[in-house]
Amino acid sequence: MKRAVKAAPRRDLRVVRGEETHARILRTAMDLASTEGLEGLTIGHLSTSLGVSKAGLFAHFGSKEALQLATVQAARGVYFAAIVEPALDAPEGLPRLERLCQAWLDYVEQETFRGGCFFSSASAEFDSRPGKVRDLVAQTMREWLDFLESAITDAIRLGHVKKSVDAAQIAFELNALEMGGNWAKHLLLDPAAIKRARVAVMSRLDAIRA
Amino acid sequence: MKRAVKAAPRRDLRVVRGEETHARILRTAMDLASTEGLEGLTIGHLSTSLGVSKAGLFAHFGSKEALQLATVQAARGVYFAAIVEPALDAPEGLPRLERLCQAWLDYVEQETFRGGCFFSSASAEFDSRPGKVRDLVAQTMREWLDFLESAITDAIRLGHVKKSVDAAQIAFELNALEMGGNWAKHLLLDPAAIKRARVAVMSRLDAIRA
DNA sequence: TCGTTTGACGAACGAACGTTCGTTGTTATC
DNA sequence: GATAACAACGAACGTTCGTTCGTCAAACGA
Repeated sequence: MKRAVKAAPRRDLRVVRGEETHARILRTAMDLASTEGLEGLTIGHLSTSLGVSKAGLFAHFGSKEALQLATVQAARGVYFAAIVEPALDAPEGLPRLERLCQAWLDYVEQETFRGGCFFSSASAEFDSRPGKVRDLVAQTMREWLDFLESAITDAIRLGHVKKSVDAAQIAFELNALEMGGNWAKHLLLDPAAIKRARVAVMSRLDAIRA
Repeated sequence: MKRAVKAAPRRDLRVVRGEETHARILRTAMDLASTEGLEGLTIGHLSTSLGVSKAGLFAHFGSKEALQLATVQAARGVYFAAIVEPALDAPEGLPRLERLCQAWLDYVEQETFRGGCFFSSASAEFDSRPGKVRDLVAQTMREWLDFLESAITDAIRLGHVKKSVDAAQIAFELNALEMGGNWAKHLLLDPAAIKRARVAVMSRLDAIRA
């Protein structure tokens, strides 16, 4: 894995082919991990599923842990693109907060990941397993909760939401209700799961409205 | 594994020694599965952790799937004993419903399982993995939700809770908030997680009080 | 006491795991 | 056109997985 010391080849064009495969691998890896889990995401399974050799795939990452980390990073990108970005279109305050919650439930309803919310699965799988993967998953969820909380704080500041509410508490509750919807949809196969979560979220938002 | 056809040996005393080991295995299996997952619950790992031979342990169940099923069954017993049974002491209606919710959060706070709520983990691990294990986990959670819902229905019937509330909806919400507490405690290591869940649950119960 | 049943064992199986190695075309630069 | 870098490969490594088999001592029923 030693890089060239002299010559310093131009990377801009050179590496395109490799990075295409890299991205293709991660796209499949995310779907596989969302159904089989990040540990069940096997290099052999993933490589045959992509029609490439085990060794060829392995060389892209260097270790299983690195593959898992890259997969979580990729999922993190998808997650924020699907949820946070569309909410930024809505006006600040309560409208954006509502949009954020709806976008989360859309993200599950549209099966952005085949096995449901990637981070709900990854959270449960790694919460008792110290290491870099756990840290990255936890950090991502921490960021998500912080963003949700800041949206609530904004809504308070703008007078859309009662000044008396505890933003962190509401962020916790909204997130819990959303994840509960994902849980009921995928474990119980309840067709009303997401609708139930929407009702719960909207009624909670209603209750804190100024 | 063929049983005697004739003679029919008395089981009451005979089997005691075997069943003791059986129970000891399951007690360790539940803790291991709650941290490593039901798939990470390895026969080799479990046997060395118990100080017995792999083959000897294996003979108790006959297959890995049977071991997983027995472990889920055992966890199911612990779950209902920790949550449902204590709630039956409380008077029917809202008091019992409150007790049920508090007992769930006690069950997580007291670390009944080392890795947090056994069924939260198992749900996420198996929700996309068809088979008997998935079915048993889902059935157990279905029963739990049904019990919660019936406690709400009782509270409505007794006039403790508004007649207008949708019992299934409230059961969904209470369960989601509780599991959210487990999630925040174990993934984010938030020391306030369970307290937050208690606040959320109690305020939800307050909101539906007649 | 003898014979059977039972719980637990060590050894071994094939398959799959993550990983390493040396090699082969392809591609970009000189 | 030579050269070096790179993406991808097949084959093999040692380990662990779930599982099978034959054995053996202890416990039991006769």
